[in-house]
Amino acid sequence: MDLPALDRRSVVPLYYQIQQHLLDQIRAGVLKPGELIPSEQEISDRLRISRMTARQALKSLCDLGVTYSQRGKGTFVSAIKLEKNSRQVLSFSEEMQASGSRPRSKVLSFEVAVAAPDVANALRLPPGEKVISLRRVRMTASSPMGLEWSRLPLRLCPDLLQSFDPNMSLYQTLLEHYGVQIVAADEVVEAGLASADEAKLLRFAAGSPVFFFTRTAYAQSGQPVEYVKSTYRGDRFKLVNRLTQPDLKRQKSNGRRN
Amino acid sequence: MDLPALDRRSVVPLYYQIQQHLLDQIRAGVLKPGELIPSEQEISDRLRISRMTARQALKSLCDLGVTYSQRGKGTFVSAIKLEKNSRQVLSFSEEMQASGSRPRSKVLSFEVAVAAPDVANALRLPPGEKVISLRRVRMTASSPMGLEWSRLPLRLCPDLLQSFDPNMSLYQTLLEHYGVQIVAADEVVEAGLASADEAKLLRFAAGSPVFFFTRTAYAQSGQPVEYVKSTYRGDRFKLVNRLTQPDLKRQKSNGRRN
DNA sequence: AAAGCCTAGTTGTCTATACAACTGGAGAAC
DNA sequence: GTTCTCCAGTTGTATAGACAACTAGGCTTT
Repeated sequence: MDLPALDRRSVVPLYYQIQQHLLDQIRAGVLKPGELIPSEQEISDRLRISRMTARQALKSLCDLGVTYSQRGKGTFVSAIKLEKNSRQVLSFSEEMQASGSRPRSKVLSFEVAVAAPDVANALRLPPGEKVISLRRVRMTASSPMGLEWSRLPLRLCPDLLQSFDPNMSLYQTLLEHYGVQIVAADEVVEAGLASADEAKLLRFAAGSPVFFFTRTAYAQSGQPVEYVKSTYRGDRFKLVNRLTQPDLKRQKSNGRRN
Repeated sequence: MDLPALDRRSVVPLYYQIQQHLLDQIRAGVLKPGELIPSEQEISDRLRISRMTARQALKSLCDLGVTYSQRGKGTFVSAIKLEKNSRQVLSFSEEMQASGSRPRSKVLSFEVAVAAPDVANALRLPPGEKVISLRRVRMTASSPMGLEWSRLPLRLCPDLLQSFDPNMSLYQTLLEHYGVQIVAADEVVEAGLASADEAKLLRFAAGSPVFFFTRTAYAQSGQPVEYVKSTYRGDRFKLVNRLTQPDLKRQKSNGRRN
């Protein structure tokens, strides 16, 4: 195993340089699943850094899920593939760019409206508060994938009607214009059948299987930023989830049955 | 804000005692969303521990997602509710116990079989390898919810046919008898319509909306342990996901735009 | 009044060290 | 041969201190 040449004058933290290097080695297959990673002591000795810094690098790899540590034994590469399309909070544009297709969407309406009760509740707004309402058809390669109806608090982004270009990423716009960064979302997924209206807009048969999504997106502070109801074609869309067990990890790091 | 009385002789780490105490305060509403948590320095001073230990406690809270830190400002309680039914790797029994209903399942078949190609591929077994095959109807309150067809490598749990009580949790049995702990799973979710066979077993109308799940569960080492294909009634089941953005968190901790 | 400077408080990174807890193997004792 | 003990190696926890980077507010200067 080789270790990186550290740039001590860089603004990039040392532990992060090490983490990235090891991550590259794992991705490149130099370090294979099940294999032992250099120990904290070895990294510390060879790179002339303190053990705590080496430890921080390995810890961050474990947090990412690409390795796991066993007390008394060492740190090993996990065979679970990291790169799989585990869904995260990606706005549609980013999702599509990530998977290669070109993102498109047709705007059905984009206006200021009064929040319906369910919307006000989800966005924690007083009744009658105004929201920005954005209805879009999501397309790939000019074929419709799904319908999305977003609502955002008007007070959060008062001039969004002007500043937002529907071809851009909504989340990108929120970050750049208002400094609002989406970091989490709660989502409810249901399976259902397309109504006549939905089927028409999606250009497929009514009664076909669809996904219904109800999503609330939050900024770091926990403030709800976006409430979305969507309908996606069941024949064009599937969810890929990576499920993990943070609770068990917590028990583990508590010392038992390591 | 009060801080816990630390038990220095306990086997429970100090940072964990602090983390639990703060977590309790947050859950109890003593610390409200948006509020400032005691700083690393303050915890360190008042509890007579080193700042790094206090820091580790706060860091672990951030990892759980209940707080967030801003350089130069402090650590704040996030308004995002933790307790929501964000799905994790829970076997069906645990899921039902967690939500209050009594878990039941009717075993359709439980036997040793040769792995089909898709199964062998998912479990990373050579073709023709034997697996344990378990087909069940999942019920709540005696009404069918879904069908599950699990396959597990026979070599991993050779006497599972004897040791497993179908009323128990499969994951619990794997942990206790074989020391195998499921820590992650990849899952593909599709929306579809119930076939005639499925509808009959689920006792509802053919052509009704259903979820199709294809799930591969992994042990810590990354070894695939279980491959499950399931069909769940769309009218009885919905998914609740908590989506997060670990990648952005990584960038954040890299120092920019904190 | 506005701009700039300074400072106290906070988190982020890093060092150096110590001991505890656990693993696995080598070697001793039986 | 089997069991036991011991030891080197590893991760987990904790300490004490240092400097950097950033925030927010007060203060000075202009």
